[in-house]
Amino acid sequence: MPEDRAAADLRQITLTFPDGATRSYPAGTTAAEVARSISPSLARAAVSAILDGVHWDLQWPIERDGRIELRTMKDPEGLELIRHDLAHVMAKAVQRLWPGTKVTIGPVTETGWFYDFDRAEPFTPEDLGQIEAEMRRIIAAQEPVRTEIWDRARAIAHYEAAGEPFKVELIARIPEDQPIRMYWHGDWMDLCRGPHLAHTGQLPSDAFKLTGVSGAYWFGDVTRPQLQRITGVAFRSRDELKAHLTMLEEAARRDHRRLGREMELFHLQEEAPGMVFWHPNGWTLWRTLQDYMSRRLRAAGYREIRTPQVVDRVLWERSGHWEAYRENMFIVEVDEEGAREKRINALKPMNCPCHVQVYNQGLKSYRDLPLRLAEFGACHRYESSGSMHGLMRVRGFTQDDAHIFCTEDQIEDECRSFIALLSSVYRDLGFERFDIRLSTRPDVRVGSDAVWDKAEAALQTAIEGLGLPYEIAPGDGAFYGPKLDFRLTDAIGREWQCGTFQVDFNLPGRLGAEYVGEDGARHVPVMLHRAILGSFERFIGVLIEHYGGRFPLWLAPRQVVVASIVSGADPYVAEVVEALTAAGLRAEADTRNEKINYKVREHSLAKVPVILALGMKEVEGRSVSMRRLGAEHQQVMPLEEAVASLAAEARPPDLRR
RNA sequence: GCUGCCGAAGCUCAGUGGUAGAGCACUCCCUUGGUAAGGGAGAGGUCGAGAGUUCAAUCCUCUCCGGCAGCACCA
Repeated sequence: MPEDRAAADLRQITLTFPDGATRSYPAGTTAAEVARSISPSLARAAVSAILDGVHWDLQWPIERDGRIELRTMKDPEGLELIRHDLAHVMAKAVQRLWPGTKVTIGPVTETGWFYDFDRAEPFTPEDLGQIEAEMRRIIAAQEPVRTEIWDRARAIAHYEAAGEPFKVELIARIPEDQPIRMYWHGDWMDLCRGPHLAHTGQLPSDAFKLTGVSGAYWFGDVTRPQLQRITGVAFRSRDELKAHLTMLEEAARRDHRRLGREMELFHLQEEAPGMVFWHPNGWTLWRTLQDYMSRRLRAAGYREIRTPQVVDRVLWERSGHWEAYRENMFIVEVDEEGAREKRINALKPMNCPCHVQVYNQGLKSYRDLPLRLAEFGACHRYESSGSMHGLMRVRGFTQDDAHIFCTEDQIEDECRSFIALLSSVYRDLGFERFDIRLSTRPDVRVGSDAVWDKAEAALQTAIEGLGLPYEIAPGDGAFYGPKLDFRLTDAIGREWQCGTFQVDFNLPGRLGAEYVGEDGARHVPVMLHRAILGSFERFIGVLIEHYGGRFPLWLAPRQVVVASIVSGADPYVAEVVEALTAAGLRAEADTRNEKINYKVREHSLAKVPVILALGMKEVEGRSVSMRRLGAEHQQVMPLEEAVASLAAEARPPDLRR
């Protein structure tokens, strides 16, 4: 500020540039002035700076020596500024259109921004167009952006007078050593840590779009009244915005709920919310996946079991679920003959307690460990209505669950072989990339620190031994033990948490699991909860979206359609279908009274991987004309060759090795 | 669970205070056609459920159920 500037000018500071060069400036020089001192073009292009790692507004004074890098619109920071300024511009537009609307916070998101408002009247989707228009007016006006640091008391007084209680609360949340910074966009002021652009004319008025209105809690707190969130997406250019919208359309095209219907895989209906009705095609996919998993588990030393769906509350009381998880359980009351009271059962929400019951039958020796019990266990959880989503979040689901009973010393080995199995399974299913997260001890936990040390180290050593990168989530572990989560990345870059590996020091003891050790004494085993797919429902949902319904041959529910071109070829069609079926392929005949164009179109839309079209030429040559899904041309080959090559391709990957 | 929106033929949707329409799919007929829609005819709906307002409700109001988006939740 001018009055300080005179004194500050006496001092010089040294700024270091990315190329190692240094320059001297009077203390209090702004980043904009630094840019101007280098070149007029940089002065024009610069939008912000990074000063000692801090994103720095061009108009903030620099008081100390430091490393400085200037940023332009081309840098990621430029895009961040666009989005952040748009948040402010939108808030200004909203307050202009609906005076009295209270403002809260408006952060930048991965693709844009949102701003939460408090207003009695709900915003409607129609309001969005009006807000966008107002935002464009503000941008066209090229309103200058200006900032000041305010005294805390003054800021609070201002917002109290302005009737903005959320801002008052926000100021109280700012740590005492942090400045209270205000930003003006033209005549509109908002509390903001910055930085921002120099004026609203720098914003691209054709590269943003308001995408929706929804409810959101103030700082995620359910006990507080809900605010209205308006979200937007923004990019540097109109083309980038278009590309983003196209990507959303692509995601919509892959939506498993839509493909599930179109490909006749499954359906949901209101009499059984969150429970899936699997159709023949979907169930074929399921069984293909389950059979594959079953073989992989057996090869990895697991034994498959099957445990009850409905279990008396007594067991859930012992396991601790009745106390901790009852809200999410489906309770079943049964009138038993002669009984005074109704017997209370619950549908199992997890398989672990039942697996311990299997373990507990017969005295176990240390020689029996590690004991790996696997179950494609059907579980039910009462998920809240708002959280359900197609197959991705359901109330009835089947896990590829297994529990490994072992000693503490065996954790590392088990972890290592589990990860090897998991990565091989993911690769087979078409996922090249996954990330690992290690969640360590939370504040509230069971088990001694020594045991936690050992378990965390075992997990860590196992991952590192395999040379895999991972991140640590400190304190995110379950109360009963540390865990690894595995997130895979799908074809359009989205991440899905599927696999998990959890160490449990708690449940075996609670449920009385033990083994006789080498020393002849009884010990409590450690239990490892683990899943690779997570739930079949969800994983199949992920598979559908990953492949966009275009499954590799071995997974495709309908593998080959054999279509006649003229009815004279119908008998040959039947013969070809029989040959394919005998070779283990899922083949169907299409001898309907339709033209081949029609049949090809229909089966292509249904995403059948292979269409064999047969006319009189093929009949005479005992050949087939093969058309692969998505291919422009077809290939004519002898029947035997087609059957052999398709059969080889349709073999599950584990049987190909 | 919360906020907002939605619920009409199997699907995608137009529509109205006087009990409803299109395209695709379906059925039948004609057509035997060589790689993404051949032609014609027909059938098909308690307008999510319940209550209210009204002479009259698919339409307006309320409650419930389900779905969608986001938030919260995901031991």
